[in-house]
Amino acid sequence: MDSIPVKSPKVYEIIFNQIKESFISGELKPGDKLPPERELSNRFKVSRTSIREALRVLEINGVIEVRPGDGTFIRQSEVQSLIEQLTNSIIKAEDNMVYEMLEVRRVIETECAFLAAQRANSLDLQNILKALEEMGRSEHDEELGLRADLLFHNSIAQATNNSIFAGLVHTLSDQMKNTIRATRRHRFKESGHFQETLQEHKEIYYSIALKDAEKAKRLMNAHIIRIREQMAAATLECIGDDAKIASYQNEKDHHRNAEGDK
Amino acid sequence: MDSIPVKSPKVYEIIFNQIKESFISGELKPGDKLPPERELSNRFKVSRTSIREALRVLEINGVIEVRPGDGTFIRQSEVQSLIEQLTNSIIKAEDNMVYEMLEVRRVIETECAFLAAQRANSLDLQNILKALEEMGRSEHDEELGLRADLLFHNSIAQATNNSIFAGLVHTLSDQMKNTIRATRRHRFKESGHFQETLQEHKEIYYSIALKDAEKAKRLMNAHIIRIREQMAAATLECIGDDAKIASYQNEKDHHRNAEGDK
DNA sequence: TAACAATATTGGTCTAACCAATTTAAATGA
DNA sequence: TCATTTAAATTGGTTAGACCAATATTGTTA
Repeated sequence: MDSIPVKSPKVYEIIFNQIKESFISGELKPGDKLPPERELSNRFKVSRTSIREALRVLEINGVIEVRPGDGTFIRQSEVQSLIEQLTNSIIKAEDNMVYEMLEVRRVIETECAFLAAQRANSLDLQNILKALEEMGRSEHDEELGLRADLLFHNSIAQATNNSIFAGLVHTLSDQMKNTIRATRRHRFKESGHFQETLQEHKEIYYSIALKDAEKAKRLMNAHIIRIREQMAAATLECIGDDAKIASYQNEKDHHRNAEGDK
Repeated sequence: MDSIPVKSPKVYEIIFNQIKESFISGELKPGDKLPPERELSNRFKVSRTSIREALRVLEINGVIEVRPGDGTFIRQSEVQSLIEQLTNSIIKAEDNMVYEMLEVRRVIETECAFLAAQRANSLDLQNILKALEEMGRSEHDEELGLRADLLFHNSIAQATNNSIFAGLVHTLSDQMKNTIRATRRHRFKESGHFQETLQEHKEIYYSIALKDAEKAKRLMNAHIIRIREQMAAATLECIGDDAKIASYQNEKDHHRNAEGDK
């Protein structure tokens, strides 16, 4: 049987976090001199090697400055930015990719909706409708709902009669499967949101079926923007750390601009 | 007297660079297994300690992944593998899909221009300008002109600071290289068209530099539509067969709609 | 007091072990 | 013969102790 894939934290990670804590708690301020490596080694009861590896992480991220023969010092700079460095260092920046993917999805799928409204034949419409029906039956089946959701978007892409769009949407949505699942789960915890989302999809379908390309485009755009907001909300709920929230806010600022689709 | 503050590079920094070099030179590819620490230690004639500190830097930068008891591996970034998958979606579309590809390009690059106008930093702008300058020097060098053209579009995609867009544009433009070459050749046969095209690119650059996102978007959209028209014209000239002309007309009808980007 | 020299402190590097996780190869049994 | 189990080899993780080089501190001297 597969055991739990809990990877034992390395010593340097532990030390890194310890030092991080003393910084966030205000015990260490910019300009302060850290204890010598040998003393840290004694204090934490680990080898100097491990201490040094932890310091290396801090150094690379610009949190500390090492002066040979003198000592190790907390860098003089904004406390806020240092906290950001600390939070971003171990937590890899891969989170960012989800936002990038959504940005790409928004552009592509918005156009897909536009083209689908112009080009969809009856079979295409039938496929979209089928996905919609399945979605309607999925209120109490998470996996079915996810499948139907993906199918809905893929059917629209298929309806553009542009196989490249279809391929791109398929790859992107498949790649985001886990994110979408998490977001849906979070959103559907509140009753009513399921019907609300279903209605959103229905309206996209109607505008495509009625060949109102502009409307389909607008609705799809709004739909994906909403997904991003839900995703952000879901992310927020999972973290209580102020620093992380601050860092997320920056993320949001950075990505907010793309919404203008006048 | 104060001597020059040249801080002697630390060993781990040197090793870090060495490994980075062999990665950039293609000697090390994603997924490759690095030699064991002890062997690296021998090969570079430094202690294992220093090797480990260098590996630590690579690790927190997300370049490598260490698996205890197994080895150290070049990490395949999620973004990279996603782009590879997306590339597959595009490559699968064979030669005769130039119109479909152009349709995708129009959507993506239009958005790239929009985002680039909002996010480009001075280095990004510098890169775009460099491509533009090269383009200006390429009136009598077909291949140089083609390279500069591709570079121009890729630089803009890079300026979005969205690596997925960058990857997509790179793949798309690379895939269409031959088509673009043929189109340029056809168009530049008539004198004046070279300067005209150059001017077109310049205006896109200006609007990005001036952060006029809406204008950049509009110009890029028009630019790619024009490329399609030129492509169609070039195709027409190469065929005398009425049937093919008729079939092209159908193509055109089929694809004309997407132009509305109001 | 100012300049210099000796000393102590501190980070940088090295060697040589041993531990723990993992893979690989050999041995074993059905 | 094939699958399973076991033992050995490989590899990263960690420790201890030593020495070097750069810097700071202290003490001495002119």
